[in-house]
Amino acid sequence: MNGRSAMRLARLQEALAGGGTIHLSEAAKLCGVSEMTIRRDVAASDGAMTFLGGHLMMADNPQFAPVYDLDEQRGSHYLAKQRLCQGAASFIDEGDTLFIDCGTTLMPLLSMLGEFEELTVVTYALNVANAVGTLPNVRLVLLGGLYHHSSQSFGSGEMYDAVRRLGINKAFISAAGVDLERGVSCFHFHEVAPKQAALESALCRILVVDASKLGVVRPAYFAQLTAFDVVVTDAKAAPALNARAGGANRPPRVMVA
Amino acid sequence: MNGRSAMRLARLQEALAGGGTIHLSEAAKLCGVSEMTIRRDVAASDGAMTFLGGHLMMADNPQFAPVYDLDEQRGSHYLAKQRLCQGAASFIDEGDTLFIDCGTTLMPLLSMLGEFEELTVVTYALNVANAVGTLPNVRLVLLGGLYHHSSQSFGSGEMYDAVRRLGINKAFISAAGVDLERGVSCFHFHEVAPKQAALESALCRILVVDASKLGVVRPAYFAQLTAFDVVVTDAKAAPALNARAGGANRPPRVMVA
DNA sequence: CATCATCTGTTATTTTTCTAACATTTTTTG
DNA sequence: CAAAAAATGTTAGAAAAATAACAGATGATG
Repeated sequence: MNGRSAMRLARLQEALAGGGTIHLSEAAKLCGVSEMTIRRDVAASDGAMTFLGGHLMMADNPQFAPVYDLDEQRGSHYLAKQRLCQGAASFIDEGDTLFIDCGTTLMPLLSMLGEFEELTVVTYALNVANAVGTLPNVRLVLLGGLYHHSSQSFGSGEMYDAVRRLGINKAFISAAGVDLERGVSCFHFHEVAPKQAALESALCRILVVDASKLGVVRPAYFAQLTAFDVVVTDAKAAPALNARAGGANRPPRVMVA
Repeated sequence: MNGRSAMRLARLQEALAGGGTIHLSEAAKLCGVSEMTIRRDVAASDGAMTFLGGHLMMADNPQFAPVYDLDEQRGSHYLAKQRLCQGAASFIDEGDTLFIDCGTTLMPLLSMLGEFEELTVVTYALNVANAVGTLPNVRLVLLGGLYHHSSQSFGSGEMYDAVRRLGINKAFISAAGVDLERGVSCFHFHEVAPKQAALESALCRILVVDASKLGVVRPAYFAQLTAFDVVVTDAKAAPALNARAGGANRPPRVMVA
Protein backbone atom coordinates (compact mmCIF):
# COMPACT_ATOMS: atom_id res chain seq x y z
CA MET A 1 0.00 0.00 0.00
CA ASN A 2 1.38 3.39 -0.98
CA GLY A 3 0.65 6.96 -0.04
CA ARG A 4 -2.08 7.68 -2.52
CA SER A 5 -3.73 4.37 -1.85
CA ALA A 6 -3.80 5.20 1.83
CA MET A 7 -5.25 8.60 1.04
CA ARG A 8 -8.06 7.04 -0.93
CA LEU A 9 -8.77 4.52 1.80
CA ALA A 10 -8.90 7.28 4.38
CA ARG A 11 -11.28 9.22 2.18
CA LEU A 12 -13.58 6.27 1.79
CA GLN A 13 -13.34 5.45 5.45
CA GLU A 14 -14.45 8.95 6.29
CA ALA A 15 -17.36 8.63 3.91
CA LEU A 16 -18.42 5.46 5.69
CA ALA A 17 -17.71 6.60 9.24
CA GLY A 18 -21.30 7.49 9.96
CA GLY A 19 -22.48 4.08 8.86
CA GLY A 20 -23.91 3.17 5.50
CA THR A 21 -22.52 1.76 2.32
CA ILE A 22 -21.15 3.10 -0.91
CA HIS A 23 -21.21 1.38 -4.26
CA LEU A 24 -17.96 0.47 -5.92
CA SER A 25 -18.72 2.70 -8.89
CA GLU A 26 -19.37 5.69 -6.65
CA ALA A 27 -16.30 5.03 -4.57
CA ALA A 28 -14.31 5.04 -7.80
CA LYS A 29 -15.88 8.32 -8.89
CA LEU A 30 -15.31 9.87 -5.48
CA CYS A 31 -11.61 9.05 -5.61
CA GLY A 32 -11.25 9.76 -9.31
CA VAL A 33 -9.80 6.36 -10.13
CA SER A 34 -11.04 3.15 -11.72
CA GLU A 35 -13.11 0.57 -9.88
CA MET A 36 -10.24 -1.87 -10.12
CA THR A 37 -7.98 0.48 -8.20
CA ILE A 38 -10.53 0.74 -5.41
CA ARG A 39 -10.73 -3.04 -5.28
CA ARG A 40 -6.96 -3.26 -5.05
CA ASP A 41 -6.84 -0.60 -2.35
CA VAL A 42 -9.37 -2.38 -0.22
CA ALA A 43 -7.73 -5.76 -0.77
CA ALA A 44 -4.31 -4.41 0.25
CA SER A 45 -5.66 -2.58 3.29
CA ASP A 46 -5.81 -3.92 6.81
CA GLY A 47 -9.28 -5.30 6.26
CA ALA A 48 -11.15 -2.38 7.80
CA MET A 49 -13.44 -2.27 4.78
CA THR A 50 -15.00 -5.01 2.72
CA PHE A 51 -17.21 -5.47 -0.28
CA LEU A 52 -20.62 -7.03 -0.09
CA GLY A 53 -22.11 -7.50 -3.52
CA GLY A 54 -20.38 -4.50 -5.03
CA HIS A 55 -21.05 -2.27 -2.04
CA LEU A 56 -18.22 -1.04 0.12
CA MET A 57 -18.70 -0.97 3.88
CA MET A 58 -16.84 -0.95 7.15
CA ALA A 59 -15.93 -4.53 8.00
CA ASP A 60 -16.03 -4.01 11.75
CA ASN A 61 -19.59 -2.78 11.68
CA PRO A 62 -21.51 -5.38 13.65
CA GLN A 63 -24.56 -4.58 11.55
CA PHE A 64 -22.95 -6.28 8.59
CA ALA A 65 -21.74 -9.33 10.40
CA PRO A 66 -23.54 -12.45 9.28
CA VAL A 67 -26.15 -13.30 11.87
CA TYR A 68 -24.94 -16.83 12.01
CA ASP A 69 -23.63 -19.69 10.00
CA LEU A 70 -25.84 -22.73 9.82
CA ASP A 71 -22.86 -24.89 8.95
CA GLU A 72 -21.12 -24.06 12.20
CA GLN A 73 -22.37 -24.57 15.73
CA ARG A 74 -23.44 -20.97 16.02
CA GLY A 75 -26.67 -21.91 14.29
CA SER A 76 -27.85 -24.17 17.07
CA HIS A 77 -26.70 -21.60 19.61
CA TYR A 78 -28.83 -19.04 17.93
CA LEU A 79 -31.86 -21.28 17.72
CA ALA A 80 -31.47 -22.09 21.41
CA LYS A 81 -31.45 -18.39 22.28
CA GLN A 82 -34.44 -17.91 20.03
CA ARG A 83 -36.35 -20.60 21.91
CA LEU A 84 -35.35 -19.15 25.24
CA CYS A 85 -36.62 -15.74 24.18
CA GLN A 86 -39.87 -17.18 22.91
CA GLY A 87 -40.43 -18.51 26.40
CA ALA A 88 -39.53 -15.14 27.88
CA ALA A 89 -41.81 -13.31 25.44
CA SER A 90 -44.82 -15.27 26.70
CA PHE A 91 -44.70 -13.16 29.87
CA ILE A 92 -45.12 -9.89 27.98
CA ASP A 93 -48.53 -8.21 27.95
CA GLU A 94 -49.86 -5.35 25.90
CA GLY A 95 -48.78 -1.97 27.27
CA ASP A 96 -45.99 -3.33 29.46
CA THR A 97 -42.91 -1.39 30.43
CA LEU A 98 -40.00 -3.79 30.09
CA PHE A 99 -36.49 -3.58 31.40
CA ILE A 100 -34.17 -5.34 28.95
CA ASP A 101 -30.69 -6.25 30.09
CA CYS A 102 -27.51 -5.99 28.06
CA GLY A 103 -25.69 -8.85 26.32
CA THR A 104 -26.72 -10.94 23.35
CA THR A 105 -29.03 -13.40 25.09
CA LEU A 106 -32.07 -11.15 24.93
CA MET A 107 -31.57 -9.84 21.38
CA PRO A 108 -33.98 -12.31 19.77
CA LEU A 109 -36.63 -11.12 22.23
CA LEU A 110 -36.60 -7.66 20.67
CA SER A 111 -37.79 -8.84 17.30
CA MET A 112 -40.78 -10.42 19.00
CA LEU A 113 -41.91 -7.05 20.35
CA GLY A 114 -43.26 -6.06 16.96
CA GLU A 115 -46.34 -8.18 17.66
CA PHE A 116 -47.68 -5.78 20.26
CA GLU A 117 -49.61 -2.55 19.88
CA GLU A 118 -47.70 -0.51 22.41
CA LEU A 119 -44.78 -1.25 24.70
CA THR A 120 -42.08 0.67 26.49
CA VAL A 121 -38.54 -0.68 26.72
CA VAL A 122 -36.01 0.55 29.25
CA THR A 123 -32.39 -0.41 28.65
CA TYR A 124 -28.81 0.69 29.23
CA ALA A 125 -27.36 -1.24 26.29
CA LEU A 126 -26.50 0.31 22.93
CA ASN A 127 -27.21 -2.81 20.89
CA VAL A 128 -30.63 -3.16 22.50
CA ALA A 129 -31.37 0.51 21.86
CA ASN A 130 -30.44 0.18 18.20
CA ALA A 131 -32.72 -2.80 17.74
CA VAL A 132 -35.63 -1.25 19.63
CA GLY A 133 -35.13 2.09 17.90
CA THR A 134 -36.33 0.56 14.64
CA LEU A 135 -39.63 -0.64 16.11
CA PRO A 136 -42.33 1.98 15.62
CA ASN A 137 -44.64 0.50 18.24
CA VAL A 138 -42.13 0.52 21.09
CA ARG A 139 -41.20 3.55 23.15
CA LEU A 140 -37.52 3.45 24.02
CA VAL A 141 -35.91 4.82 27.16
CA LEU A 142 -32.15 4.57 27.16
CA LEU A 143 -30.29 5.05 30.41
CA GLY A 144 -27.14 6.88 29.45
CA GLY A 145 -23.75 7.37 30.99
CA LEU A 146 -20.20 6.39 30.20
CA TYR A 147 -19.98 3.83 27.42
CA HIS A 148 -18.31 0.47 28.03
CA HIS A 149 -17.13 -1.24 24.86
CA SER A 150 -16.91 -4.60 26.56
CA SER A 151 -20.63 -4.95 27.09
CA GLN A 152 -21.92 -2.32 24.65
CA SER A 153 -23.66 -0.66 27.56
CA PHE A 154 -23.65 2.51 29.63
CA GLY A 155 -22.86 3.01 33.28
CA SER A 156 -23.28 5.98 35.59
CA GLY A 157 -23.63 6.84 39.24
CA GLU A 158 -27.20 7.91 38.74
CA MET A 159 -28.19 4.66 37.07
CA TYR A 160 -29.74 3.23 40.20
CA ASP A 161 -31.93 6.25 40.86
CA ALA A 162 -32.80 6.61 37.18
CA VAL A 163 -34.17 3.07 37.06
CA ARG A 164 -36.05 3.48 40.34
CA ARG A 165 -37.85 6.53 38.98
CA LEU A 166 -39.36 4.49 36.14
CA GLY A 167 -42.41 2.29 36.49
CA ILE A 168 -41.14 -1.04 35.27
CA ASN A 169 -43.56 -3.95 34.95
CA LYS A 170 -41.25 -6.72 33.98
CA ALA A 171 -37.48 -6.99 34.13
CA PHE A 172 -35.72 -9.36 31.75
CA ILE A 173 -32.28 -10.01 33.16
CA SER A 174 -29.44 -11.99 31.63
CA ALA A 175 -26.41 -13.31 33.47
CA ALA A 176 -22.98 -14.77 32.80
CA GLY A 177 -23.08 -17.04 35.84
CA VAL A 178 -25.73 -18.72 37.97
CA ASP A 179 -24.77 -20.67 41.06
CA LEU A 180 -27.31 -22.10 43.48
CA GLU A 181 -25.24 -21.14 46.53
CA ARG A 182 -23.30 -18.10 45.37
CA GLY A 183 -26.04 -16.43 43.37
CA VAL A 184 -26.26 -14.72 39.99
CA SER A 185 -23.29 -12.81 38.54
CA CYS A 186 -22.01 -11.02 35.46
CA PHE A 187 -18.64 -9.89 34.08
CA HIS A 188 -18.77 -6.14 34.48
CA PHE A 189 -19.29 -4.19 37.68
CA HIS A 190 -21.04 -1.28 36.04
CA GLU A 191 -23.88 -3.67 35.16
CA VAL A 192 -24.60 -4.35 38.80
CA ALA A 193 -26.35 -1.06 39.61
CA PRO A 194 -28.90 -1.14 36.76
CA LYS A 195 -29.58 -4.85 37.26
CA GLN A 196 -30.16 -4.44 40.98
CA ALA A 197 -32.27 -1.34 40.48
CA ALA A 198 -34.41 -3.19 37.95
CA LEU A 199 -34.78 -6.14 40.29
CA GLU A 200 -35.93 -3.87 43.08
CA SER A 201 -38.42 -1.82 41.11
CA ALA A 202 -39.91 -4.35 38.69
CA LEU A 203 -43.15 -6.12 39.50
CA CYS A 204 -42.02 -9.29 37.76
CA ARG A 205 -38.36 -10.35 37.56
CA ILE A 206 -37.39 -12.82 34.89
CA LEU A 207 -33.94 -14.37 34.58
CA VAL A 208 -33.10 -15.73 31.12
CA VAL A 209 -30.12 -18.12 31.05
CA ASP A 210 -29.08 -21.24 29.21
CA ALA A 211 -27.46 -24.30 30.75
CA SER A 212 -23.90 -23.13 29.97
CA LYS A 213 -24.21 -20.50 32.73
CA LEU A 214 -25.19 -22.98 35.43
CA GLY A 215 -22.68 -23.57 38.22
CA VAL A 216 -20.57 -20.64 37.00
CA VAL A 217 -19.50 -17.68 39.13
CA ARG A 218 -18.41 -14.41 37.49
CA PRO A 219 -16.66 -11.43 39.11
CA ALA A 220 -19.67 -9.17 39.57
CA TYR A 221 -22.32 -10.65 41.88
CA PHE A 222 -25.65 -8.90 41.68
CA ALA A 223 -28.43 -11.08 43.14
CA GLN A 224 -29.48 -14.32 44.77
CA LEU A 225 -31.57 -16.68 42.68
CA THR A 226 -34.49 -16.05 45.01
CA ALA A 227 -34.60 -12.43 43.85
CA PHE A 228 -36.27 -13.65 40.66
CA ASP A 229 -39.87 -14.64 40.13
CA VAL A 230 -39.17 -16.73 37.05
CA VAL A 231 -36.16 -18.40 35.49
CA VAL A 232 -36.50 -19.10 31.78
CA THR A 233 -34.00 -21.77 30.81
CA ASP A 234 -33.49 -24.85 28.65
CA ALA A 235 -34.24 -28.49 29.40
CA LYS A 236 -30.62 -29.19 30.31
CA ALA A 237 -30.50 -26.69 33.16
CA ALA A 238 -34.03 -27.19 34.47
CA PRO A 239 -33.49 -30.24 36.74
CA ALA A 240 -30.71 -28.65 38.78
CA LEU A 241 -32.73 -25.47 39.22
CA ASN A 242 -35.90 -27.34 40.19
CA ALA A 243 -34.02 -29.43 42.77
CA ARG A 244 -33.34 -26.22 44.61
CA ALA A 245 -37.04 -25.46 44.84
CA GLY A 246 -37.58 -27.41 48.05
CA GLY A 247 -34.82 -25.77 50.06
CA ALA A 248 -35.23 -22.08 49.33
CA ASN A 249 -37.79 -20.03 51.15
CA ARG A 250 -39.13 -18.39 47.97
CA PRO A 251 -37.79 -20.22 44.98
CA PRO A 252 -38.32 -18.82 41.48
CA ARG A 253 -40.60 -20.66 39.15
CA VAL A 254 -38.57 -22.50 36.51
CA MET A 255 -39.86 -22.31 32.95
CA VAL A 256 -38.40 -24.60 30.33
CA ALA A 257 -38.42 -23.07 26.84
CA MET B 1 -48.04 -14.04 -0.31
CA ASN B 2 -49.47 -17.04 1.53
CA GLY B 3 -49.34 -18.29 5.08
CA ARG B 4 -46.17 -20.31 4.86
CA SER B 5 -44.41 -17.58 2.97
CA ALA B 6 -45.34 -15.15 5.73
CA MET B 7 -44.06 -17.60 8.32
CA ARG B 8 -40.71 -17.83 6.60
CA LEU B 9 -40.46 -14.06 6.28
CA ALA B 10 -41.24 -13.66 9.97
CA ARG B 11 -38.60 -16.22 10.81
CA LEU B 12 -35.99 -14.42 8.75
CA GLN B 13 -37.04 -11.06 10.09
CA GLU B 14 -36.51 -12.33 13.61
CA ALA B 15 -33.09 -13.58 12.67
CA LEU B 16 -32.21 -10.14 11.37
CA ALA B 17 -33.88 -8.09 14.09
CA GLY B 18 -30.70 -7.53 16.04
CA GLY B 19 -28.98 -6.22 12.96
CA GLY B 20 -26.67 -8.17 10.71
CA THR B 21 -27.06 -10.05 7.49
CA ILE B 22 -27.75 -13.59 6.42
CA HIS B 23 -26.68 -15.19 3.19
CA LEU B 24 -29.32 -16.41 0.80
CA SER B 25 -28.08 -19.98 1.06
CA GLU B 26 -28.29 -19.90 4.85
CA ALA B 27 -31.71 -18.31 4.80
CA ALA B 28 -32.83 -21.15 2.54
CA LYS B 29 -31.37 -23.75 4.87
CA LEU B 30 -32.91 -22.07 7.90
CA CYS B 31 -36.36 -22.21 6.35
CA GLY B 32 -35.88 -25.60 4.74
CA VAL B 33 -36.76 -24.42 1.24
CA SER B 34 -34.87 -23.58 -1.92
CA GLU B 35 -33.07 -20.32 -2.48
CA MET B 36 -35.53 -19.45 -5.20
CA THR B 37 -38.42 -19.65 -2.76
CA ILE B 38 -36.67 -17.26 -0.40
CA ARG B 39 -36.13 -14.87 -3.28
CA ARG B 40 -39.79 -15.07 -4.18
CA ASP B 41 -40.84 -14.56 -0.58
CA VAL B 42 -38.74 -11.45 -0.22
CA ALA B 43 -39.86 -10.10 -3.59
CA ALA B 44 -43.53 -10.57 -2.72
CA SER B 45 -43.17 -9.08 0.76
CA ASP B 46 -43.72 -5.48 1.73
CA GLY B 47 -40.10 -4.59 1.12
CA ALA B 48 -38.99 -4.84 4.73
CA MET B 49 -36.04 -6.95 3.64
CA THR B 50 -33.76 -6.73 0.65
CA PHE B 51 -30.85 -8.53 -0.91
CA LEU B 52 -27.45 -6.98 -1.30
CA GLY B 53 -25.11 -9.19 -3.21
CA GLY B 54 -26.70 -12.42 -2.09
CA HIS B 55 -27.01 -11.28 1.50
CA LEU B 56 -30.39 -10.71 3.06
CA MET B 57 -30.86 -7.71 5.34
CA MET B 58 -33.44 -5.39 6.77
CA ALA B 59 -34.18 -2.70 4.21
CA ASP B 60 -34.88 -0.01 6.77
CA ASN B 61 -31.54 -0.41 8.49
CA PRO B 62 -29.85 2.94 7.99
CA GLN B 63 -26.51 1.19 8.16
CA PHE B 64 -27.13 -0.28 4.75
CA ALA B 65 -28.33 2.88 3.14
CA PRO B 66 -25.96 4.16 0.51
CA VAL B 67 -23.96 7.03 1.93
CA TYR B 68 -24.64 9.10 -1.10
CA ASP B 69 -25.06 9.06 -4.81
CA LEU B 70 -22.50 10.96 -6.79
CA ASP B 71 -24.90 11.19 -9.70
CA GLU B 72 -27.41 13.10 -7.62
CA GLN B 73 -26.90 16.30 -5.71
CA ARG B 74 -26.35 14.44 -2.48
CA GLY B 75 -22.75 13.88 -3.46
CA SER B 76 -21.83 17.52 -3.43
CA HIS B 77 -23.87 17.92 -0.27
CA TYR B 78 -21.78 15.29 1.37
CA LEU B 79 -18.50 16.79 0.27
CA ALA B 80 -19.67 20.17 1.52
CA LYS B 81 -20.45 18.70 4.92
CA GLN B 82 -17.08 17.00 4.89
CA ARG B 83 -15.34 20.32 4.28
CA LEU B 84 -17.40 22.00 6.94
CA CYS B 85 -16.41 19.35 9.44
CA GLN B 86 -12.77 19.62 8.50
CA GLY B 87 -12.99 23.26 9.45
CA ALA B 88 -14.73 22.37 12.69
CA ALA B 89 -12.16 19.68 13.48
CA SER B 90 -9.35 22.25 13.41
CA PHE B 91 -10.64 23.56 16.74
CA ILE B 92 -10.20 20.21 18.48
CA ASP B 93 -7.21 19.72 20.76
CA GLU B 94 -5.80 16.58 22.34
CA GLY B 95 -7.69 15.57 25.47
CA ASP B 96 -10.75 17.73 24.78
CA THR B 97 -14.23 16.94 26.00
CA LEU B 98 -16.56 17.64 23.08
CA PHE B 99 -20.28 18.07 22.97
CA ILE B 100 -21.56 16.78 19.62
CA ASP B 101 -25.04 17.74 18.53
CA CYS B 102 -27.54 15.50 16.78
CA GLY B 103 -28.38 15.52 13.07
CA THR B 104 -26.29 14.49 10.10
CA THR B 105 -24.21 17.65 9.69
CA LEU B 106 -21.60 16.63 12.25
CA MET B 107 -21.32 12.96 11.27
CA PRO B 108 -18.21 13.45 9.10
CA LEU B 109 -16.55 15.09 12.09
CA LEU B 110 -16.65 11.84 14.03
CA SER B 111 -14.42 9.96 11.63
CA MET B 112 -11.82 12.69 12.09
CA LEU B 113 -11.60 11.98 15.81
CA GLY B 114 -9.54 8.87 15.19
CA GLU B 115 -6.49 11.09 14.72
CA PHE B 116 -6.30 11.98 18.38
CA GLU B 117 -4.81 10.09 21.30
CA GLU B 118 -7.60 10.68 23.75
CA LEU B 119 -10.90 12.53 23.57
CA THR B 120 -14.25 12.48 25.32
CA VAL B 121 -17.48 12.94 23.39
CA VAL B 122 -20.76 13.90 25.02
CA THR B 123 -23.89 13.46 22.93
CA TYR B 124 -27.62 12.76 23.12
CA ALA B 125 -27.89 11.30 19.60
CA LEU B 126 -28.02 7.59 18.84
CA ASN B 127 -26.33 7.87 15.45
CA VAL B 128 -23.48 9.85 16.96
CA ALA B 129 -23.13 7.31 19.77
CA ASN B 130 -22.96 4.44 17.30
CA ALA B 131 -20.22 6.12 15.30
CA VAL B 132 -18.21 7.16 18.35
CA GLY B 133 -18.69 3.76 19.99
CA THR B 134 -16.45 2.20 17.37
CA LEU B 135 -13.55 4.55 18.09
CA PRO B 136 -11.22 3.03 20.68
CA ASN B 137 -9.53 6.33 21.51
CA VAL B 138 -12.68 8.24 22.36
CA ARG B 139 -14.59 8.01 25.61
CA LEU B 140 -18.30 8.24 24.98
CA VAL B 141 -20.89 9.72 27.30
CA LEU B 142 -24.44 9.33 26.05
CA LEU B 143 -27.17 11.40 27.64
CA GLY B 144 -30.15 9.10 27.73
CA GLY B 145 -33.88 9.56 28.01
CA LEU B 146 -36.90 8.98 25.81
CA TYR B 147 -35.96 8.20 22.22
CA HIS B 148 -37.22 10.40 19.39
CA HIS B 149 -37.22 8.68 16.02
CA SER B 150 -37.41 11.96 14.17
CA SER B 151 -33.96 13.12 15.18
CA GLN B 152 -32.46 9.82 16.36
CA SER B 153 -31.85 11.44 19.72
CA PHE B 154 -32.90 11.28 23.35
CA GLY B 155 -34.71 13.80 25.49
CA SER B 156 -35.38 14.01 29.19
CA GLY B 157 -36.17 16.48 31.91
CA GLU B 158 -32.80 15.97 33.48
CA MET B 159 -30.93 16.66 30.26
CA TYR B 160 -30.09 20.23 31.22
CA ASP B 161 -28.66 19.30 34.61
CA ALA B 162 -26.86 16.28 33.18
CA VAL B 163 -25.00 18.44 30.66
CA ARG B 164 -24.18 21.09 33.24
CA ARG B 165 -22.54 18.50 35.47
CA LEU B 166 -20.04 17.61 32.74
CA GLY B 167 -16.91 19.59 32.02
CA ILE B 168 -17.30 20.38 28.34
CA ASN B 169 -14.47 22.15 26.52
CA LYS B 170 -16.00 22.64 23.14
CA ALA B 171 -19.58 22.38 21.97
CA PHE B 172 -20.25 21.59 18.32
CA ILE B 173 -23.81 22.62 17.59
CA SER B 174 -25.80 22.12 14.41
CA ALA B 175 -29.00 23.93 13.48
CA ALA B 176 -31.86 23.74 11.01
CA GLY B 177 -32.24 27.49 10.81
CA VAL B 178 -30.06 30.57 11.33
CA ASP B 179 -31.53 34.05 11.14
CA LEU B 180 -29.57 37.20 11.97
CA GLU B 181 -32.50 38.76 13.77
CA ARG B 182 -34.48 35.81 15.07
CA GLY B 183 -31.61 33.61 16.12
CA VAL B 184 -30.72 29.95 15.74
CA SER B 185 -33.42 27.26 15.69
CA CYS B 186 -34.05 23.58 15.16
CA PHE B 187 -37.03 21.32 14.39
CA HIS B 188 -37.55 19.48 17.64
CA PHE B 189 -38.25 21.00 21.04
CA HIS B 190 -36.56 18.25 22.98
CA GLU B 191 -33.28 19.33 21.40
CA VAL B 192 -33.49 22.77 22.97
CA ALA B 193 -32.55 21.75 26.54
CA PRO B 194 -29.32 19.88 25.67
CA LYS B 195 -28.26 22.53 23.15
CA GLN B 196 -28.80 25.36 25.61
CA ALA B 197 -27.10 23.47 28.42
CA ALA B 198 -24.11 22.80 26.19
CA LEU B 199 -23.95 26.45 25.16
CA GLU B 200 -23.96 27.53 28.78
CA SER B 201 -21.35 25.13 30.08
CA ALA B 202 -18.91 24.88 27.18
CA LEU B 203 -15.79 27.00 27.08
CA CYS B 204 -15.92 27.28 23.30
CA ARG B 205 -19.19 27.22 21.33
CA ILE B 206 -19.02 26.35 17.66
CA LEU B 207 -21.97 26.51 15.30
CA VAL B 208 -21.63 24.41 12.16
CA VAL B 209 -24.08 25.32 9.37
CA ASP B 210 -24.10 25.52 5.62
CA ALA B 211 -25.62 28.27 3.52
CA SER B 212 -28.95 26.46 3.06
CA LYS B 213 -29.82 27.18 6.71
CA LEU B 214 -29.26 30.93 6.44
CA GLY B 215 -32.31 33.13 6.75
CA VAL B 216 -34.41 30.16 7.85
CA VAL B 217 -36.45 30.01 11.05
CA ARG B 218 -37.53 26.64 12.51
CA PRO B 219 -40.07 25.97 15.26
CA ALA B 220 -37.67 25.47 18.16
CA TYR B 221 -35.57 28.55 18.93
CA PHE B 222 -32.60 27.85 21.15
CA ALA B 223 -30.06 30.68 20.95
CA GLN B 224 -29.00 34.02 19.51
CA LEU B 225 -26.12 33.99 17.08
CA THR B 226 -24.06 35.92 19.63
CA ALA B 227 -24.18 32.91 21.95
CA PHE B 228 -21.52 31.30 19.75
CA ASP B 229 -17.82 31.97 19.67
CA VAL B 230 -17.33 30.61 16.17
CA VAL B 231 -19.52 29.90 13.18
CA VAL B 232 -18.07 27.37 10.74
CA THR B 233 -19.77 27.78 7.39
CA ASP B 234 -19.23 27.79 3.65
CA ALA B 235 -18.19 30.58 1.33
CA LYS B 236 -21.77 31.22 0.24
CA ALA B 237 -23.04 32.04 3.74
CA ALA B 238 -19.96 33.88 5.00
CA PRO B 239 -20.65 37.39 3.60
CA ALA B 240 -24.09 37.72 5.20
CA LEU B 241 -22.74 36.53 8.53
CA ASN B 242 -19.74 38.83 8.43
CA ALA B 243 -21.89 41.84 7.60
CA ARG B 244 -23.50 41.37 10.96
CA ALA B 245 -20.15 41.63 12.71
CA GLY B 246 -20.19 45.44 12.96
CA GLY B 247 -23.61 45.74 14.60
CA ALA B 248 -23.57 43.06 17.25
CA ASN B 249 -21.94 43.68 20.57
CA ARG B 250 -20.07 40.37 20.61
CA PRO B 251 -20.24 38.81 17.18
CA PRO B 252 -19.02 35.26 16.61
CA ARG B 253 -15.94 34.76 14.54
CA VAL B 254 -16.88 33.42 11.09
CA MET B 255 -14.72 30.63 9.73
CA VAL B 256 -15.06 29.65 6.09
CA ALA B 257 -14.31 25.97 5.49
C1' DC C 1 17.63 11.17 -20.15
C1' DA C 2 17.20 6.23 -19.89
C1' DT C 3 15.91 2.52 -16.97
C1' DC C 4 13.54 0.35 -13.56
C1' DA C 5 9.93 -0.30 -10.43
C1' DT C 6 5.47 0.85 -9.19
C1' DC C 7 0.93 2.23 -9.90
C1' DT C 8 -3.14 2.37 -12.65
C1' DG C 9 -6.32 1.31 -16.51
C1' DT C 10 -8.19 -1.87 -19.76
C1' DT C 11 -9.65 -6.14 -21.22
C1' DA C 12 -10.73 -10.94 -20.73
C1' DT C 13 -12.17 -14.80 -17.89
C1' DT C 14 -14.27 -16.95 -14.12
C1' DT C 15 -17.47 -16.95 -10.60
C1' DT C 16 -21.55 -15.55 -8.50
C1' DT C 17 -26.00 -13.54 -8.39
C1' DC C 18 -30.28 -12.49 -10.53
C1' DT C 19 -34.19 -13.47 -13.54
C1' DA C 20 -37.20 -16.17 -16.29
C1' DA C 21 -39.24 -20.28 -17.82
C1' DC C 22 -40.90 -24.62 -17.20
C1' DA C 23 -41.51 -29.04 -14.42
C1' DT C 24 -42.97 -31.06 -10.24
C1' DT C 25 -45.21 -31.31 -5.94
C1' DT C 26 -48.66 -29.93 -2.74
C1' DT C 27 -52.96 -27.98 -1.59
C1' DT C 28 -57.57 -26.63 -2.61
C1' DT C 29 -62.06 -27.28 -4.62
C1' DG C 30 -65.99 -29.45 -6.67
C1' DC D 1 -61.19 -38.90 -6.05
C1' DA D 2 -60.22 -35.95 -10.01
C1' DA D 3 -59.35 -31.40 -11.66
C1' DA D 4 -57.70 -26.97 -10.87
C1' DA D 5 -54.92 -23.84 -8.52
C1' DA D 6 -51.17 -22.63 -5.93
C1' DA D 7 -46.64 -23.30 -4.25
C1' DT D 8 -42.16 -24.93 -4.80
C1' DG D 9 -38.14 -26.94 -7.21
C1' DT D 10 -35.11 -27.27 -11.15
C1' DT D 11 -32.84 -25.70 -14.91
C1' DA D 12 -31.12 -22.39 -18.23
C1' DG D 13 -29.72 -18.01 -19.54
C1' DA D 14 -28.63 -13.00 -18.57
C1' DA D 15 -26.47 -9.76 -15.69
C1' DA D 16 -23.32 -8.39 -12.38
C1' DA D 17 -19.31 -8.92 -9.56
C1' DA D 18 -14.78 -10.82 -8.57
C1' DT D 19 -10.45 -12.20 -10.28
C1' DA D 20 -6.57 -12.44 -13.37
C1' DA D 21 -3.59 -10.95 -16.95
C1' DC D 22 -1.59 -7.68 -19.63
C1' DA D 23 -0.52 -2.88 -21.29
C1' DG D 24 0.18 1.89 -20.57
C1' DA D 25 1.28 5.70 -17.42
C1' DT D 26 3.71 7.64 -13.75
C1' DG D 27 7.41 8.50 -10.79
C1' DA D 28 11.85 7.40 -8.80
C1' DT D 29 16.85 6.64 -9.45
C1' DG D 30 21.36 6.69 -11.24
